[in-house]
Parts: sequence; C-alpha cells; structure tokens
Amino acid sequence: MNASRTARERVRAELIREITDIARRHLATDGAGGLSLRAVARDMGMVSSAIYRYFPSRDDLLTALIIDGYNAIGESVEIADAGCARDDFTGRWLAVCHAVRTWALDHPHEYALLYGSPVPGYQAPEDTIGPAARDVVVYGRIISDAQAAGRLTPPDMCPAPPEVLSSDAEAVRQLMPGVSDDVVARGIVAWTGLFGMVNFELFGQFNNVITHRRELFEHNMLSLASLIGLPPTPRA
Amino acid sequence: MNASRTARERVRAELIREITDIARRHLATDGAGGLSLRAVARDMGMVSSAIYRYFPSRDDLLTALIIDGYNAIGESVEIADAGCARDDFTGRWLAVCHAVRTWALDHPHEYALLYGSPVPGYQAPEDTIGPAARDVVVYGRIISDAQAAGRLTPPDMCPAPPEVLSSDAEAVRQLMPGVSDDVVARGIVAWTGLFGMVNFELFGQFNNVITHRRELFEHNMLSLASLIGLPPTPRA
DNA sequence: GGATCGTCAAGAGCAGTGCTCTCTTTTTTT
DNA sequence: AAAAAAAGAGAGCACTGCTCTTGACGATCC
Repeated sequence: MNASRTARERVRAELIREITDIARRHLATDGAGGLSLRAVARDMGMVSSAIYRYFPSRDDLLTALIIDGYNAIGESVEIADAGCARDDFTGRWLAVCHAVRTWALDHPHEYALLYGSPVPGYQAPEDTIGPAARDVVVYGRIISDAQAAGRLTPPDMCPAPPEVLSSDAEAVRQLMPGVSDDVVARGIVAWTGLFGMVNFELFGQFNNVITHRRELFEHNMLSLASLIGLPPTPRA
Repeated sequence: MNASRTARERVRAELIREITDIARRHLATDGAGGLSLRAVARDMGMVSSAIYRYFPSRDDLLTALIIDGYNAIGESVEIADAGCARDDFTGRWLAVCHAVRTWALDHPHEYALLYGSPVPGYQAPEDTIGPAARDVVVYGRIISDAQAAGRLTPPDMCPAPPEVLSSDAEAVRQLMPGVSDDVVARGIVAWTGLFGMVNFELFGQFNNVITHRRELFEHNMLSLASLIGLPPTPRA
C-alpha cells in the first residue's frame, strides 16, 4: 500500500515540479505580475481549475517560486564561496558579490521577487525565512573566518555603534560568531551595500549613466571589503 | 476665447489632479498592482471609460504617479538639506539620508514604485529621468561643497578605481564637480548603500532581526560618510 | 471480485480587470 | 444659431483569480 500511495504521490510531485517550472518560465518572461495560473495551465494542457488541486492560490505558487529562488541564489553563493581558498577572505567576499550580481542579472524577475518590492497583496509566509538566509549564512562565515584568522582589521575612522544596538548586534552575531558590535555594523553596511548596488543596476538607476558596470561593481565591493576590514587585495 | 478655453482646461487640470490624488490614495493602500482605473473611476463617480479621456492607459497614470513621487522625495531631500548649516557636510549628508528613509517609510508603496522592482509590463518613459535626479543632485552638491571646502579627506585603504571607469566617473562628476574618480566611486558606494539600507528595512529583510532600525541606519550612514571622507562628526 | 471512497480533471460561472468602441450630451468655437 | 470639439455613458471583448459542481479514474477494504 505504501508503494501505491507513493505512486500517486510521485505523480503529484512530478506535476508540482512541472507547474513550478512552467511558472518560473513565465516569471522570467513576464515578471511576477504577469504570472497567470490560467496561462500556466494552458501550457500544461490542463484546465485552469485543475491547478488549484496543487496550489490553492496564486500566492501559494508565488511562495513556492520564492523559496526556490532563495535556494537557487543561496546555492549559487555557496558554490562561489566554495571555489575559493579558505584563507582568501577578500576573494571569497568578492566571489559572493559576483555570484549575487550574476544570479540577479541572469534571473532579474526572480531576483526582483526576492529583493525587490514586495508583490502587492502578497505577504511572505514564514516558510521563506529559512531559505532566505542561505546566502547571508555564507557571508557571515566569511567574516567569522577572517576574524578567527586575525585577518580582520577594520580601519577606525568613525565612532563605535551606540550601546542601544548591542541587542541587535547580538542577534546578527549568530551568523558571524566572535566579532565585535562594530564589525557587525560594518558587516551590515557591506551586505546592504552589495544589494544596493545590484538593485540600482538591475532596476535601472544606472541607465544612461554607468556603462562599465561589472568593473564599478567590483571596485565598490572592494571598497566595502576594506570598510569591513578585510585584507586590501585578494590572495594577499 | 483664451479665458473660455482656459475654463475647460482648468476643469481638465483639476480632474487630472483629482484622479492622481485618488490614485495615489489607492496606491498607498493597495500598492501598485492593486491600482485599478475602474476603482479610481468609481471613487470619482465616473464611469470607467471616462478616465481614458485623461490617461490613455494605466501605465500613463502610473507614470504620472512616479513623476510625482520623484518630485516629492526630491523636494523632501532638498528641504532636509536646506535646513542644515552649509558647512556641516556630514550633517547635511545625514539629513538627506534621514529624509530619504523617512519619506520611504511614510510612502512605502510609492517608494517601491520608484526604487523597488519595476512594475511588470511597465517601462519607465524618458519623462521620469529628470525628476528622478532631484535627490541625487542634492547629494552631489554636498560632496562637491565638501570637496571645495577642503573637508573631504577619504581614508586611503583600498586601491584607486581602475582606469576603465574614468569615463563613467566623468559622467557622474557632472553632479559633483571637482572631485576625483576615487571620490566619485566612493560617492556611488555611499549613495547605493543608503538605498540598500532603506530597501532592506522597507522590503522586510530586517524583519525579526533588527529592531533599532533608526539607530542602525544612522550609524551605518555615518560609516558611509567616513568612507566618502566626510568629517567624522556632524558640526565638527 | 465488487463495492466504496478519496483524488483529480473538466467545465460553467462569478466578479473583477484594462481597454475599445459607439452614442449621446455638453461646451466651446465660428 | 450652426458647426466643431470635448467629455460622459454604456456596452462589449478578452482576460484574470477563484469557486462550485459533475463525472471519471484508481486505490482500498470486505
């Protein structure tokens, strides 16, 4: 009985996979707002109402795509980090930055779904916060590793973070154990700066202004690396 | 004839204003995707097709809202900057940062329209690039003023920007005359970092993680200020 | 083996959307 | 006053998300 039930379940799982695949294709071409259950159903040779057997609502389909997206960019970041020498902290940071940017440029609509404005009327459920952390976990490990190796020497040029931020810093420190509140704050600057750059490039703020985007991006990521206190050059 | 013609035109202008006002209210509550011409028409006691006399398409209405939004945030930034002592460069930078953040928090959906993911199927026309620059013009003037006053001393901690970026730097330098390529690049880091922070806060990336958001924001903006080379403390 | 029950596809239908057309009314111009 | 321009009203098209009912298929139990 277990086998037979699994047979059904397997068909179901396969259909769910096919639906999300087609939906992702639609997402890539038309964006989140253009994602239509009926169109997906048409592509599958199904009638629209049948889709609702698998996804109770359009938002549930979106949620599935969002989780997949977080996992995809997270995996991409993990692979990029894994391809670097463990003690090349700046290189690992740069690799992570380029992985984020490249993935974003390759999947603009999916990226917009993850890091752009929330889809109107859609509220991200709790299921998304786990996979959402995959990329930042990698980032935290880089900082933490550099700190442990004694290679983190942030330039002192601005006041330490105010006392009131210590509880927040403590929360973030779970991702990057062993670093000071100051480094936590700098880490947030760099991380948000990374996504700020990607957002500007992807959402059109650089149009008609910046042409050598990859070079500017890399240079700016190096600036942020030095703000964190990472060694000035990769492989140094 | 001029007066009579103006009479009609005045009614027309008034109606356009009323449409955009109602549309903005809908935008504030339902977001860009929930903006419905029919709903706006209903609120005005009009029939839906009549709206098309004033805005040929939903996208044109969106464009009007976007231009208004850029002007609103730009004006907000201008006022914030104008409220500071001219030689308090770090204070002016901080004021601009807070103006952007406050406006974003007060008008989240409008902000998302400007700096979030592009609305699906909507392509921003050229009309939007003028007003879009209002805030960054203020920013550029702060940097430029600080440079002219000899108060811009960027810490040297990372390599200068590569040669290939000089043409892009030249374009950006129109906003901040008199500064080096290095400062231009740092300026872009800070500017994108500002919006990166606001995006993270507004789009939910800080949920369940950061609680003292204003304090963290201000501290991080000070970090970025020191990266640019602005004096470490306001009013110094 | 046959009855039963859960799962699924199909279709009709509801309320809503952007947008286009035609027709009538109102206002301006001549 | 007549002609012309502008605006409102309404019907209609194609589309959307979603719900409900109907009928068929397949696994399960006696």
